[in-house]
Amino acid sequence: MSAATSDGTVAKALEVLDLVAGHGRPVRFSDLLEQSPYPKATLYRLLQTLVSQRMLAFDPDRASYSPGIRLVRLAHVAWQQSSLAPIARPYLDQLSAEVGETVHLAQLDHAQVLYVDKRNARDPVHMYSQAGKVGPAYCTGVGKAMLAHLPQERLPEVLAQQSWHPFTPKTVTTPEAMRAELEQIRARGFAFDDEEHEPGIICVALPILSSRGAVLGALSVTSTTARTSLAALEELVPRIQSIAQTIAQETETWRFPEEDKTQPRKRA
Amino acid sequence: MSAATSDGTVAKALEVLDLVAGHGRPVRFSDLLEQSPYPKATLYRLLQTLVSQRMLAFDPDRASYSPGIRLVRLAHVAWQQSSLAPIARPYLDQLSAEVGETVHLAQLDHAQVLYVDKRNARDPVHMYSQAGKVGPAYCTGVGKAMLAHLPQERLPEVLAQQSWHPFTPKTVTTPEAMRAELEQIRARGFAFDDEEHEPGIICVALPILSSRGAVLGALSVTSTTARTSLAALEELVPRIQSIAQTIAQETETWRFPEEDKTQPRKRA
DNA sequence: AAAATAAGTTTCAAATAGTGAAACCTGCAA
DNA sequence: TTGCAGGTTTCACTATTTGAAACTTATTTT
Repeated sequence: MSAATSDGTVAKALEVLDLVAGHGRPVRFSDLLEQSPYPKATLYRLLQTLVSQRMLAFDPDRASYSPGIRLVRLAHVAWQQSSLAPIARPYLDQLSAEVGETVHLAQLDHAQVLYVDKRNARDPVHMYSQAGKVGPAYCTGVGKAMLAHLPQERLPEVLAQQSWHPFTPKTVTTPEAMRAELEQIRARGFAFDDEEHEPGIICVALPILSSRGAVLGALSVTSTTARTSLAALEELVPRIQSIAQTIAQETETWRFPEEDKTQPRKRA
Repeated sequence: MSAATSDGTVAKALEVLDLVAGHGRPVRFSDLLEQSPYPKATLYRLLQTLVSQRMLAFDPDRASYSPGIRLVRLAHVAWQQSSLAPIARPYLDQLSAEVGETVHLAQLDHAQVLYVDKRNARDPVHMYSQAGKVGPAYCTGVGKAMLAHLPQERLPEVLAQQSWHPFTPKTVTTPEAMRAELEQIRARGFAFDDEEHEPGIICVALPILSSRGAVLGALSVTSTTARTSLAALEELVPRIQSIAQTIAQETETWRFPEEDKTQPRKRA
């Protein structure tokens, strides 16, 4: 959470932005003051700057701050360009239709899992509000699938940033145990989540890897112990595998078309 | 575009962020250099900061910058809290089903129209990538509907920021003409777009107003001259009106539930 | 109604962080 | 080898940021 305390004013402003966004509701100045390491005046000025930049919105009636509309704009582009979601969309639809279970597409952000897209078993409508959530890496299928294929040198750092909170009795709670499991996951090519995050919830997950082996993201099919078993989910592996590969290929293939440099671009 | 050249480092960093995002594709350093007002070293450092903050991603192979994954995270919250989209969703679905035409939900960002949600006549799936786009205010139905209800004192500034580009022969291209039309729109309560942005495209739009008359957003139904007429669209006004009112009411009603202050919140 | 307390805003000298011209790399092409 | 474009680093100079404290409202309390 705290991240780099080193970077400068921009980092501070962004930290405040995260703080406001992290609340999930409008926040008042004094609440922020409690939670931020900055003195009153500094925080006050940072907030002012963010508001004047429309990254935050201030509601004078309720005297509270919320994320601003400019973020929505930026987000559109980030989503389109920096996530696998647009490329993976048709394949998620396909997979979802085939297996009829919840499907997740995730990427790694810092040391956490960021769900960038999702298909629900019952309601296959793709809603943005269902993506964008973050989750722990050490106790989710997609998380472990990605950790297993991280470059060796990054692993210690990332493992150190996990909370190792025992969500369920089955949660793996030590880096050592995790390393062993990751080894296994790497060897067999897929990961399970055996009720490690929520009781009754199980899943199979596969990494999406570039041709050079870099982790691009992960794909998972989730269900419940009431409806199915790990063994049954394992049967889906080849299908998920093939889709993961297709997505990886498309990601690498889809270079942006050559820019037309004859005309300088204009803006309204 | 240039906005406040006054604000400080944060503003500069955000301007660079916009610049990268505005490209819609990975951009190289030298391209950015051309387009930004900053000297090499400054731009370089700003980019470094943004990358280290994960607001931008740098691809070493292609030596280019793209919007970063942290934006996607922030976006989720911004979308949920700072746009009318989540509240309006069911009503958009309803309206879309009833009229069978394209429906837009927009808000005003700076002096531009930001589409925060959309329903398509054919494909009613709600995809994030279709929202988040921006458009001009002076030649779209939603734009004019919102401008018409802006506080008097803000109007000159906002009108001054329009490009007045004549997209079609029917585009209104002067602030004076626009003022007259806005008067009319305010009086009758709704706006048309009579092929002012794209030939063949017409729409009716209504503002979404708070109980105190503040502009919250706008709602429109769009079609083509081939399929319908302005007169026919006008018949939808009462229905759209009622939905706009419902959305406004819900927005004002939906205060966040009282926070439980007995327990300090924790974070994994 | 006055006093007390809390919540939010402004000030200003000191400290820090940001600036950008210019020098310096580093591949790549001639 | 030389030239050169794209990119990175340096460093003295400057402007911005900092935060304790003083100051203004609002909100309670007595």
